[in-house]
Amino acid sequence: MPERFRSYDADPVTVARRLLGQRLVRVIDGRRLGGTIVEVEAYLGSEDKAAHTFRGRRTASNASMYLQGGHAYIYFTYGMHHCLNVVTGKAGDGTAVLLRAIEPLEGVKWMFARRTAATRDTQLCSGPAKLTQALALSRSEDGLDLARSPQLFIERLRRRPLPAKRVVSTPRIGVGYAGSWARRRLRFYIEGNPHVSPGR
DNA sequence: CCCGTGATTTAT
DNA sequence: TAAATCACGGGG
Repeated sequence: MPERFRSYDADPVTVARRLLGQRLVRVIDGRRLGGTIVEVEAYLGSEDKAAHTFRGRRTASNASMYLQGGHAYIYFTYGMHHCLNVVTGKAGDGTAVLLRAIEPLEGVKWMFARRTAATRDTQLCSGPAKLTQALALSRSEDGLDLARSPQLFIERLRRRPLPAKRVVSTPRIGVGYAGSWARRRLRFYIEGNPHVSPGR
């Protein structure tokens, strides 16, 4: 049985790279759903124009992004979508890693049941809101502690980050409004993995 | 290409 | 009070 991943107390780029290749697990209705994290984005806090915590902004919606590293920050957007972030660093930092895609491995059949639009496994979790739909994550799970929660956690499958050669970095998706921050290469994915999001 | 859908922010 | 915005997904 793998140990839990616990290395959240670092800057979001470091944690983003560490998370690739680890396993996200969601337990619901007594079943395990999950898979390997294959695509992530780092959000750098108050200086990062694309971050929900830009200029120290604090609202009821983004409160959990200021929790200690290892908590879940789940936000609601576009009137219908949820996205899952893993908070990084220390309480108050406001930094996080957006989980954009996983390669589904456990409970695939139950993911298809929730992802009615998906016809192939590559459509199941290949985008941040697809992933939350497949895993039944919403604002109800916002703020969960991934180090302790029985419902949501990350298992450590590798002790070392993936070699940089196997990781592609690009600008983040959908943040064109963020000026120079839009051009920074803060998105990371496993090269050649078919479960990475198509992007925009 | 366009649209849904709604919380939140920004403009008037 | 109104309009625009938004870390998206699905359909044409």
